Amino acid sequence: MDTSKQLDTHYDPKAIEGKWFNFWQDHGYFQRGSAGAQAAATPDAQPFTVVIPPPNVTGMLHMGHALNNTLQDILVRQARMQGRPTRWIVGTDHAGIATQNKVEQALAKQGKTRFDLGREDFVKACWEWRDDYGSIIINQLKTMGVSCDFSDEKFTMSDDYAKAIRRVFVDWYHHDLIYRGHRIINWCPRCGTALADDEVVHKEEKGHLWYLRYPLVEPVGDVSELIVATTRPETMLGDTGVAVNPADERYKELVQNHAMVKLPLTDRQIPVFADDYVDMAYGTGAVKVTPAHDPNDFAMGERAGLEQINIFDATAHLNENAGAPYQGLSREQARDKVVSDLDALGLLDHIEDISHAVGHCYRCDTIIEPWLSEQWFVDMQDLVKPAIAAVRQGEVVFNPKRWEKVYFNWLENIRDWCISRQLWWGHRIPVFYCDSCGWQDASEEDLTVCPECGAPLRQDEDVLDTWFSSQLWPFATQEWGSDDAKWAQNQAAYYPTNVLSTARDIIFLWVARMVISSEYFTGQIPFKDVIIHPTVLDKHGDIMSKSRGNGIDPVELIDKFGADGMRFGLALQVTGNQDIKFDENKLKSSRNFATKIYNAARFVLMNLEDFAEPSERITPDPRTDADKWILSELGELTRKIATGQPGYFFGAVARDLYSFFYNDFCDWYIEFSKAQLDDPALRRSTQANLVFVLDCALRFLHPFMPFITEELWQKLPNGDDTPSLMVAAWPDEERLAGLEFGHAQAAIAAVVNIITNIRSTRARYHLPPAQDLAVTVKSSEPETLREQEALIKRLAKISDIQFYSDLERPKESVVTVFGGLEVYIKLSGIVDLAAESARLAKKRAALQKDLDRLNKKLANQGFMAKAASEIIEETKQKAADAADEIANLTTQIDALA
RNA sequence: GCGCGAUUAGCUCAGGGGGAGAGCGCUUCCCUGACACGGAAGAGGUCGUAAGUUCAAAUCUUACAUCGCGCACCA
Repeated sequence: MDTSKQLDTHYDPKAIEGKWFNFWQDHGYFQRGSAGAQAAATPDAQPFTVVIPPPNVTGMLHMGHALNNTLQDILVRQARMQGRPTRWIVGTDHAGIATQNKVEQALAKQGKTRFDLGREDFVKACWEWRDDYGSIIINQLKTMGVSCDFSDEKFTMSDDYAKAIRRVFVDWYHHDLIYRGHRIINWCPRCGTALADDEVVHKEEKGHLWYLRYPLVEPVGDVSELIVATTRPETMLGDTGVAVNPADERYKELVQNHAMVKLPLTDRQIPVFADDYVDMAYGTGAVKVTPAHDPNDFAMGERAGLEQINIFDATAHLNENAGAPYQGLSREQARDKVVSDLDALGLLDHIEDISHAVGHCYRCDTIIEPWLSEQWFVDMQDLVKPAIAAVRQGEVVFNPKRWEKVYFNWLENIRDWCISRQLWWGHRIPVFYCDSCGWQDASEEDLTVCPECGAPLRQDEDVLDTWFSSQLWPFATQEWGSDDAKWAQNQAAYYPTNVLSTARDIIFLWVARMVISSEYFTGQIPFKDVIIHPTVLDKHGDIMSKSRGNGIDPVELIDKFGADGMRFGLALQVTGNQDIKFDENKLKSSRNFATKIYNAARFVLMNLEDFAEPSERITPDPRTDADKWILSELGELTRKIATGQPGYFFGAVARDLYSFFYNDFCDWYIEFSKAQLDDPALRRSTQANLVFVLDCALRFLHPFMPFITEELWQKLPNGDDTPSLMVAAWPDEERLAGLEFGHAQAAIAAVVNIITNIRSTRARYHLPPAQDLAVTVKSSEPETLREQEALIKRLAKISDIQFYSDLERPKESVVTVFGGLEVYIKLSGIVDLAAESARLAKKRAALQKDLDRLNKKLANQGFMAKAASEIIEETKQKAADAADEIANLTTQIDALA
């Protein structure tokens, strides 16, 4: 590489990342079935399919996407290099409420509401929004370098997808799994729609418990009033009863006498009745019952046959049922007025401060109103059974496994799923009504006239929950429901998919429902492995959100650290337990690592002027102990990767790669190679080994850092004419893992020790790093060490070193004793005898402590009887070594005296 | 209330039955012909507390404390 010396020593990601992405895309490597992709695949290899969790079309890339898509890409790229035909299905989600909110906000800026536009034009505006913003995140994914099949982008509102939705709805409808009911549901007064139970976010908030006096119409005995406690006094306007526990002695007489309460602020008389639900120990043991505005009250009301009085309208303002003084007030205004009116009447007993959970809309954070209305539901009771079994039997496996408990907990306590939304943006419920004869049915095709009476039909106004469409994602994206022939092919080859990687907060909303619907409609699980990745929090451990303003834009991180740096830095932080407290400083080491890789490759390349590229893929040529040592380390790395990968231990594998490349390859082997390259007899083999090890390392690193590895690999004369690293072969793990040269590893360990000791001695005596020193080494195997003379001299910056099996302590020298070696360094005139003596004594004391511990262990009968034999051997060896070194040190100390 | 995590170097975190590791930060020295986004040498920890199991516990068990998350909530 004659140009390498002109290159900046700092790696600049921007200069190459876009270039390689386009190269890969142009060659069709992302695309299943393309010529480029097919050339890369090994015949008979198992396909590897992943569906991306479809980002919302409202979205920008956030840290969760950055992490999740990095992890998926690591898996997909590795599978591709292993010769498996891969397909990573990409697409976006129409995100009903979220998108509708965005479009409404945009309209609001023009002073308009969706009602000004009307349904048709509003939906058109949503589509325009989608066209404008839907591609933003896809483009951002591309800057991350993820290898999705971008040639075939899916969307949850496409025509094909709509067909799948229709098929699902009609099937479930005709099997009585979808039904319509008049129920209390979670109503978001701001979004104006119903929500499912798991779309409600409960937050612990400070509130009050108001104790209200409810006078009886007729006193019973000497009881003339009841006191009820409530967190929502305004709902008393909708009370239709007061409940007590049937076993409660305090109220038995009231129940028996069918006592009636004169409900304050209204002209209603409501009954006192008994219900087991009431907890005698809480509050006063008497509960005001508002069947239209509380699910528990609704249930009690049904049992007691109470009237349901709805006092709120769809915007949570009081309606005519609340009575004239209150009609039109907001929830909050009504609360204040009810409390002050009751207080004025002397009916407010007292107020208590409490903390309680309040439900909020997961999209807009407005407080949810439990509201009685007509909605569509899915009967989940039987549907969940195969989904529970699939995980129970290990067909679907969660990683980390503990998330299965969360999954089971939800499925085993499943409630029916409210799927209708009073929105305009979404899949409209395909149920048609005839107003003249009462006919009603669900249909895959749009119907206009009644098959019974010929009158015009009316389609249901509501749309489906977004998650109703998302649940079909793994198979609806593979033509299920829209093209049966294609689906049959896809199902045979690419279904179930291999891995689903996602965030833990959508285990219920999405993951579980995909398993449920896939089991029902395809008879198969949708994916084999589920990866629940850590949540990316800010550096203080708080959730990142727009409202907190603590979010970090991955695109900015890519700008600062490169896509590779960001990817590697994120992967490094993935462990099975902890969430990620993200601080961009944590990416520094990864960015620096990329630079290190770049410079190591520069070194290798600039030493290859006389190296002829082999015609076959390069193989190692181990001659020296250093060569054998680095290959042994590569073998160990390979074994670690092979065991770390199946468990999705991304962080562990990333750390192993880092440490091999940095600490073994750069810190030592490259340094060793400098001496070897100067030796004509070793030059060619050393070049081959440098190229081989770097080539393997780049292949292993590619899934994590695709751009820089491709850039460097392209320049490497490795005898591999594959056009891209992305489709080059994964290293032969079995062969590499077999590389193990025990003798060389021991020899290099000694070399490293000797060099380190010489350097330490220099530092201890504040000698210039380049000052020459006379070094002699006493070793039982001087021949072995003598072979490493060139390496030691070069790295320790000394001009001479002698090895003996026996020698007298040289005059005016300091010694270090370790591992059966004694290293003497002559320091004429500057050895501080007292200080050296103290240093050696300190070292001896430490060793003595070790030895005492080891001897105590060896004297322990229990240990000798029960410990594993290799542990006992190891302990004996350690004790012998320690005793040896202590003896040596004692001789040294005596000599100094 | 139930469940799940966490508690290890100044900070952020790995590890995990046989006397502790990384990154960042810190100290000292060095622009040595791959790299100052670098190199070399260092300092720094009784692994939350208490019991227990074991020949052996930072590692396994239990309890407790503290922090975080999830589920369920009694108005």
